[in-house]
Amino acid sequence: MDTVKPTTNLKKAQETMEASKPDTATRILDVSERLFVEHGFEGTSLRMITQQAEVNLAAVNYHFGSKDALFESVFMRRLAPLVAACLAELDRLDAAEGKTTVEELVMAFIRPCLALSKDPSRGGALFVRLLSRALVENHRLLRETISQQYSVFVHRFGKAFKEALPGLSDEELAWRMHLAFGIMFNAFAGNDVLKIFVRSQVVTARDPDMIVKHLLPFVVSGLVAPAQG
Amino acid sequence: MDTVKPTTNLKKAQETMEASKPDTATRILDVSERLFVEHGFEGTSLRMITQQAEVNLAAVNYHFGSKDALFESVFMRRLAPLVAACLAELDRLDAAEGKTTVEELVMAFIRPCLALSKDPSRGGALFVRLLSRALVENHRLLRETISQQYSVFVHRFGKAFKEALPGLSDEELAWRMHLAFGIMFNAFAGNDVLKIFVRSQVVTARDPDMIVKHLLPFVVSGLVAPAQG
Amino acid sequence: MDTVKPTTNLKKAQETMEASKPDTATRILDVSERLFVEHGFEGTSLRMITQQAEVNLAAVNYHFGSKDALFESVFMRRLAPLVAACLAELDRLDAAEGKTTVEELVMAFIRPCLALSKDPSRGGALFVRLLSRALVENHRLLRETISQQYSVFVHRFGKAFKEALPGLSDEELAWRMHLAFGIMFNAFAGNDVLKIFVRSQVVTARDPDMIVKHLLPFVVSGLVAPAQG
Amino acid sequence: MDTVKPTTNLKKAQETMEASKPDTATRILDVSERLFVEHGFEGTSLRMITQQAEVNLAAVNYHFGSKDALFESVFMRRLAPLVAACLAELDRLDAAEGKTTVEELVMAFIRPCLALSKDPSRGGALFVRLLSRALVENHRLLRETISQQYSVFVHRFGKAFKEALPGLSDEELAWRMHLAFGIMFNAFAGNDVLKIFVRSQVVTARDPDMIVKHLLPFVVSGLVAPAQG
DNA sequence: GATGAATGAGTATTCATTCAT
DNA sequence: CATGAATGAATACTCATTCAT
Repeated sequence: MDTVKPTTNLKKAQETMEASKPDTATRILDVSERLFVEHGFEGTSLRMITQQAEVNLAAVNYHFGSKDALFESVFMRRLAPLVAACLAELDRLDAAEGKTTVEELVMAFIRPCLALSKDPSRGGALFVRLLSRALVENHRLLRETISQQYSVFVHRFGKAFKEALPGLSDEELAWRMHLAFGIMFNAFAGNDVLKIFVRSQVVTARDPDMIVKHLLPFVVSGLVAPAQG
Repeated sequence: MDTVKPTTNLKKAQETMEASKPDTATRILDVSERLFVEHGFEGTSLRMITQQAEVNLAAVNYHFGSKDALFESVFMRRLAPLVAACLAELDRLDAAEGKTTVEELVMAFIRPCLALSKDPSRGGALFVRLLSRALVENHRLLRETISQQYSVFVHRFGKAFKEALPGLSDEELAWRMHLAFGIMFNAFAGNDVLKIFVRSQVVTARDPDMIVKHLLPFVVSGLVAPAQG
Repeated sequence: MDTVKPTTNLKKAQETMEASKPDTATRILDVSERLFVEHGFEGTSLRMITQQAEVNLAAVNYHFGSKDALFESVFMRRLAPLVAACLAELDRLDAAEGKTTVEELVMAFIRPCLALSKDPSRGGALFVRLLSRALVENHRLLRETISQQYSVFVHRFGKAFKEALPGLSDEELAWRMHLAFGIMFNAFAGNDVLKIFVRSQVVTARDPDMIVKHLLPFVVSGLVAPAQG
Repeated sequence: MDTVKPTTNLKKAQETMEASKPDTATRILDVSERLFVEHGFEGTSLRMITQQAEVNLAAVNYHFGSKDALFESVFMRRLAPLVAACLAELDRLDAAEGKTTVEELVMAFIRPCLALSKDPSRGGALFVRLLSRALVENHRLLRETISQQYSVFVHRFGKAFKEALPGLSDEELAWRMHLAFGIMFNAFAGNDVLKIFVRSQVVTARDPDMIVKHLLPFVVSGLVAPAQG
């Protein structure tokens, strides 16, 4: 899909010149990503997508088969590289000598998220929000089709945290990971519960590095806290 | 409306006996609360609501005016008492002698959430999930109509945390609160990011007390952590 | 209905004092008259009526039985006096010595319309518009229930015009009356076809006397014109 | 769309043979025209239209976007040619030598209306009624979107009448046109006010030529009448 | 004498999807 | 490779009317 393929279509080539318009399928993915984040899966209609992507209404079904399949494509386009990047970080830590610290493990997840947030196309930053949306919406697609193949992600992090936090029981460890990953996703997604109560955003962080600065000590402290008697 | 009034209507009395069916508006609220949590606002149709509530389709519009207004009613029915309970906890802490600890402050929020979670009608437990959904869905109603009147909630907690954590800058404090409340809501809502990666639920906690047991040390540690240089 | 009746209802009496609010049925009639003119019969809902009249939604059905019956009441409240006034004018002309002129006959219709237009409650002016609306909308109620009892109106005018315009055949006379009454109703109703083509109103006549000034010579000339060979 | 295109689709060709069924959009327009006349805009539901046109309920929105837009299409389909025909008549009169008479001007409007009334599809005759309905209903669409571009219609007729009736003031002239066009539209639309009072139609004219025969002398006389002192 | 609650049928519109071309 | 046309089902919402109180 990303490979350069010679085009003989002059008209298309010209369009590419003029507006550097990506191809139909990519345009659909880009627009969908944004709209799914803004309005959710149910709240985004194919009409909205195709109008903004300036493609035919039938194009979505033509290229992706169904709205569900489109969602899956939107999702996997970002999820696969993210997971791969995290695993690469873990590999790197495994290869390094000495015991891996909790902070290093946390950064093994944060760093790829950070890269995503800084993605120049802005699509990456949206994806974290999409992920947290999909999570809360508890998508059938998440539970059934998508992922589940990424259990390796959880297992690898689980093993690494177990080694880094030897004092914790398995149950306690699972909870810590649950809380830690939850808080990290929330932070990057910019979900601010307190917005429910006050109009003004409590935290103002457009800068992803600021997120890390405040997030990191919180998460690490939470993870290493002594378990409650 | 709540006053006991003698009823001579046998049929109605029997219905009340059999199913102790609440009145129309309440039935709509109860069903809506559940469905909004399960399928989200957009994903829940008035048909679904009225069918399950066994009321006429037009009843929603009659009693609430619109789907939006219904959502607001569903929301405020729980939010108002929750906020009130939190503020009462803060009042209690203010009245007590001695400096309030971070843990006490955290519990000032957790305790009402816990009460909600243990609500025998199960509606309370749902509400926390609804709240986190509404947050992520970034409802226009949340941003505009609902709440905003509860800025007192944030201000009171802000002031209390500032006193309990004198070493933190205002900015740092705002972030800590953002993260702390986020994680607490997530925990009670049962949002588990890791479900994206593995089928099996990582943490199994139907028991609200278990949530607190694992949540409390994590949050407190995160809040009191030394700020990053 | 207009007679003073002793009221023992203190609350009602006070309301009457404060806002000189007419009774429920009259309020409904007044509001309906205006709304039927503005939005037509189909375009006016009982909700619109009852809200503006500040009465209960069920009040219309209670007082009038149905929307159809309400329309009939609105209509007849004005039509009966109008017809009566016209007939009185004709009686006066009959009683007077000398032959009745066409202009006198035209004025026998115009004068009551003028009185209606000058009605201080503004309801009268609306009624002419309502009449022309009902006409164009070709209401079932007009064709069936209402009027038809007013054939005397047409017969009396027909006889009078026949005497005043002895040169015309019966068929020609019927056409002249059709055209003359049509134009007069249109003029008082303020229906301006040319508004379809230009935004600015062609004729600006809020003053009913101006209508007569321009209408009268046109209608009389049309009526007395020699028939086409 | 109007170009002849060879069809190899047997089924479609047969349908065309059997019922000579026009295409979907045209069928909708034809049926709408009739129903809007019979029941008005508000009184005509999309269901009525689509059932009679034997098209899918969603077809109206697909082809026209909304009920409002459909009305506009129905309206403009006839209005544009009518205005064009009138202007052509005026052009012809301008080109002819000698002063244009009032009767010629009146006929410059009547003739296109007559042609419309004699339209074999009957749609034209309906349109005049639709126009008078829309006028009385005072459609938002008439005031805002539709026409307004046809001010040339009024200006051309206005200039021509001014020359043909040099004795009248501008104000008087505007009134005469208002009355004349009103009466002509009414006559062609068959709006008979007297039907309100008697069951039997006063004038019986299915034959458009009869309308002209009686209408013409009335209108011309009205227009050339001496202004009231 | 009047009303709050309720309802079944209706409204315009939008939905994701299909299919012939 | 792509699209205009079409569709059945669903959407939120409004309607006039009824009825127990």
